[in-house]
Amino acid sequence: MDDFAPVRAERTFEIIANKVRDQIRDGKLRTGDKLPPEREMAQQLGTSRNALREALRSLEHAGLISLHKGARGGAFITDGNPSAVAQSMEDLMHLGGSNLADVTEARLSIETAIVAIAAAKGTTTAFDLLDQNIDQVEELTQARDMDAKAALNMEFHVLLAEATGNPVLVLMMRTLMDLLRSVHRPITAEDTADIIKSRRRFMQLLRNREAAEAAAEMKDHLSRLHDLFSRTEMPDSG
Amino acid sequence: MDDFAPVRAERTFEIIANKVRDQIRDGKLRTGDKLPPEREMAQQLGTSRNALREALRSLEHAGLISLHKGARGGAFITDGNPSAVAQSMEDLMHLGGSNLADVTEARLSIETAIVAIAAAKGTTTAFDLLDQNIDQVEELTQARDMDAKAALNMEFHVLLAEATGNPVLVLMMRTLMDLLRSVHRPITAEDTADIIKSRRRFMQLLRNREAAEAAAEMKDHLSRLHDLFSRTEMPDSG
DNA sequence: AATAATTATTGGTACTACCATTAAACCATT
DNA sequence: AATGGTTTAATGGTAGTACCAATAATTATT
Repeated sequence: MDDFAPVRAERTFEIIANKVRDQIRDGKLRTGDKLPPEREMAQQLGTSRNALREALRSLEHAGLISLHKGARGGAFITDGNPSAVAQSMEDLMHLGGSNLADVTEARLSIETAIVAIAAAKGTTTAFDLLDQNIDQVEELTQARDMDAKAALNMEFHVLLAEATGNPVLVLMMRTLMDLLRSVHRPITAEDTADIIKSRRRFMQLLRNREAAEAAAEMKDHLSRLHDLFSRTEMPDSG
Repeated sequence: MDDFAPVRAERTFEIIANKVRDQIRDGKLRTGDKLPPEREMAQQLGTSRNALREALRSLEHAGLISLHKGARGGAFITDGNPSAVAQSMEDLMHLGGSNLADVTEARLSIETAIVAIAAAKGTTTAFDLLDQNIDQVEELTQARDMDAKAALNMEFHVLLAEATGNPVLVLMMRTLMDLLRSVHRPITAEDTADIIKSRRRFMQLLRNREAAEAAAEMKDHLSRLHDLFSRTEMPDSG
């Protein structure tokens, strides 16, 4: 018998934020949809613009909406930006005293798990996307555009996660990638040729569903990369 | 030559929130410390209380601070509440269309990785904590306090993650646990005796540093649990 | 037709006033 | 002295108004 529960423990902005969350879950609000202008929405809800803005702030931090100024601006439902999660994890890591080694270790173990699942459940389509990514990196071998290479390299790992067909794993990989990027500048392009060779071997094993061997290849690659990071901890990409 | 970068792309509340983040990173603000009252802090920063409050909202959502009303209230630096991360992940999962099976699959693979690392690097002290946890569960075997059992069960997995000595893995496990708890009510206590037996076997393997065998035992246990969840998807604990 | 100026829309910020809750201090009754 | 109620001060929560700043569509100008 626990009646007499606290009345109105929720703050106004929480109520508002949850309403929006619910509408997203129920499909009433979809990616790309725009919320009403702040003044209008506040009036509809019968709250102040302050409270509404705090709700928007919360939703923005959650990566659910993104805000744009000016005419035709407003609050738009996003496709789920994981950098918010990465930011939160980064914050907590600083509180908990994590370092780069911890991140790479976690990444290594999770990636190994992902490889196993991808080898078991990955579709040919997903594998093709991975191959395409390698091709793109190869085309850039001569180019000096480090950022593009780094982006492609990160995308490879995300694509690999997507090959598992598990959104949770995709999200975790995305988060770890964001985290790595925030902890240090991308290095990459040291020995792109070697990386490509390793990736080609890896893909062959993956297509053959040889999970253990593919995982070993990936682990080998990541370990080398980890060593590289350990040596050149400085935030420099050149 | 990219001078003339946009001036003040950052919004006021972002600047404020980052200042607090920096102070936390630099150790100038520690767990339990209290920020000044809103009015005072806003004045110190030369901003409006609105902007400050939006910054606080952001930090609160990130799990870095928690707010308390009334006299002796205020904004306190927390010890890093991971439920914020879990909330964000939950949001994104809804956008991405994840389901319980995805979560448990991710959890299973990550836990397997954790077991391997814990077997390699776990200290006797960490293992003792795990044994203590099992003892506590055993004492509660007869009791009907489901919540307590569920909490202990979850703590077991967090303790296991802590045995790796890697805060990132701890955070991920915590997040997944929070996520699981939010997705469905705890079941547990179906065959507590079996769980305890499995855990005892698991610990023996872990102490013997037999990573593969320990992982297999854990995987077995989680798979059974996963089946149980799949059958009883309903949010009910009795 | 191309370019520049204008205007309307909308998020961002500031200020003020007041409400609600909490904890401490104070007071009164037993 | 102990208990219980009352007041008070501190502090977050909400409301309302006014104005600034950026953006895109519109209009005017060349």
